[in-house]
Formats: sequence, structure tokens, C-alpha cells
Amino acid sequence: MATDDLMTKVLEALGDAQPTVEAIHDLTDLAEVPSSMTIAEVADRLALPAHTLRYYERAGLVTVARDSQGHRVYDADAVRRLVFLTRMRLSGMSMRELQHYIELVDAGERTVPERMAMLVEHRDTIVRRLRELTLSLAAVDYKITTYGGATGSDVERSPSREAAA
Amino acid sequence: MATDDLMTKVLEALGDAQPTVEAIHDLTDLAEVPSSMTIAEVADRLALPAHTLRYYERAGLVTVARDSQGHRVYDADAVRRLVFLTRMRLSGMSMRELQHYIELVDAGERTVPERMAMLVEHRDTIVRRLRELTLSLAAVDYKITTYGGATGSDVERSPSREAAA
DNA sequence: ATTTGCGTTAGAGCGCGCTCAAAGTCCTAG
DNA sequence: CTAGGACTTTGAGCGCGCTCTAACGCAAAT
Repeated sequence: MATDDLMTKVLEALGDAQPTVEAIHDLTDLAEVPSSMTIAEVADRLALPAHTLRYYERAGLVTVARDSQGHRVYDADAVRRLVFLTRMRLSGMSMRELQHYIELVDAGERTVPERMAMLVEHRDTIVRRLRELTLSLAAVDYKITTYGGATGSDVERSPSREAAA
Repeated sequence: MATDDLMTKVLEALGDAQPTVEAIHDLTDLAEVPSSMTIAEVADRLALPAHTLRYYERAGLVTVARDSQGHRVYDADAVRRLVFLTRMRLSGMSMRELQHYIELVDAGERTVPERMAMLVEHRDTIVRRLRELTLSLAAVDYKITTYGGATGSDVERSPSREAAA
């Protein structure tokens, strides 16, 4: 994913501190969003290729005005939405789901409950994924610490198996 | 990914206990691997489509013998390798990387250092991903708890922005 | 006057990881 | 004898999320 860089950057900015709700809180309005940005500026800021920004727009995820030359002009709301979109993509929400979410947003206040439901479900997805990864990490650690060349067994109890891998 | 089910199953088996090295240790030889299995049995056991098992074999990730009818016969080592492969896929290692890893295994003992290096690097990848997801979780939680319909801002301080989202 | 540079569009192409289709073989049960 | 079912192979197809190409527009700099 092209957005990998974003999160990497963000994590570096956070240092080794545990991500907290407060830290997140600060992230969005970290270095106030200018009232208007070009595509290059937004791309730079989000560490996304400009191509991807255009792609998101074509996909209906964000609406962007044009100036007299027909060039895109991103306002603060568009940028904030892109921050949101990027975060959701990065945490595993599909384009299709995001398109649905955005449709709901555009449909007005009455869709708030459904939006909340989507967020809660996505939250569950993230938690599930965290558990999977935690388990995988333990497995890989185990393999590393018990000297882990073989694939045949994660449990190096019978060294004779090494040959079989 | 088709392998999602596997991990789901595994996590359910673990219940809410924290995944530990010991738990992982138990996973591989949980319910001893039979000395020989058909493709259907392996597919069932790993919760992978048989198609995917054939695909992995074609990709060179595992070698499987045939019986007199030309049907695949998976021995315990093959099954263990598939468990390993599945775990690695699930934790984000690409097919390409796994192919390289398996090439190293097949190249013998002298490649152990490089295999270790791959495992350690992958470990880092998992840790990075865990941090990303943890951060995303905090962000989504924040959005949920602060009443989260709008996309424009993760920080619902100016309710007027709701309209802009 | 022309080159450089940043932007635009529609649409094609790509890498990944499966996933399936077609056509055939073999064994068993009715 | 035949029908069903599980398997085999090769190769094509698909969904996703970008990513890039081609052809063009406009404007500031040389």
C-alpha cells in the first residue's frame, strides 16, 4: 500500500510512546491544515502519490474544487477527509466499505446510526487482526529463539526434522 | 485471504487467553499430525481450499508425493510446512518472500543465517504493523466515543463541520 | 518564442493471491 | 453397466488497489 509511509511517519513522530486517544487527538490538527492546498501539497502531506488522490476522488470518496486553470484546490475539509480515509484504508477497511460510508455521510444525519455500526464493526475487525498478529508474533519469536531454520516444525524438538524441511 | 478462517479458529480455540509462546508451542502438534493425509483432509484441517494447496505446491512452497492413482499424499512434514506457510502468509509475508525462504531451506544448512535474518526482519514487520493497528484502533475508538459520524475531522470540537463531511 | 514544470483527463495495465473452468482418470455403490 | 464422487492437470479469470501512459493545457522563466 502506498499509504504505508504515512503511518510510518506518524509512528516516528510519536516515538516510542504508547498511542493514546490523546495522541490521536493531536494528530489530525497537528500543524493546522491550510485553508487551501494543491494536489502536490496534499500528496506530500499525506505521503500518498497524487495519482492515488485522483483515484480516490474518482472513486467518489472526496469532492475537490477546481481553480481557474482547472487544477484541484483541496480545502481543509477535503484534507481532513483524506486523513480519515487514509487511516481507514491503513487499518484495513476496503475501498468498497469506504465508498458506502461516504455515501452514508452524504445522505445526512439520519444515517448516523448506520455509520456508527460500521465503525464499531471495523473496530472489531481491527481487534481481531491485532490478536492474529500478536499470535503470529509469538510464533515467529518462538521460531527465532529456538533457532529457527526449519519450516517443517515450529517446535524444534526433534532436530532430525531439520533435514525434512 | 482464504486463510482468515484458520486464525479465527485458532483464536477461538485459545479463548481469551493471551497468546503466549507456550500456546504457540502447543498449536503445531495439537492433535498429532497423521503420517499421511489426502488433500481434502489437509484442506479441512488448515481451513484452506484444496485449490490453494495445489497453488502453493505449484508455487514451489511444498512438495507432495502421489499415490498409485496420482492423488496427492501429504506426509506429516508437508502438513507441518503448510502450517508454517499459512502462519507466515497470515502475518503478512508475501508469496515471493516465502518462495525465497523455501529456496533457502532447500539449499541446506549453510543458509540458516539468511533464514534467520528473514525471520527477524519479518518479526519487525509484524511489530510495525501491530503499532499501526494499535494506533488505528485508538483513532477509531476516539471517533466512536466522541460520536463519530463525520469524516471531516477525527476531532469533533466544531460541530459545524458535520455538514462539511 | 520556446522550454520547463505542474497540472488535467480517460482509460489501460499491473502485481498479488488466489479461484475457478474444462476435460479427463479412477474407484465404489447401486 | 453406469452413475457419483473425489481426485488430477493446464491454463484462464478475477477482484482489489492502485499505478501509469498518452495527449493535452496553461503559465512562468530563459
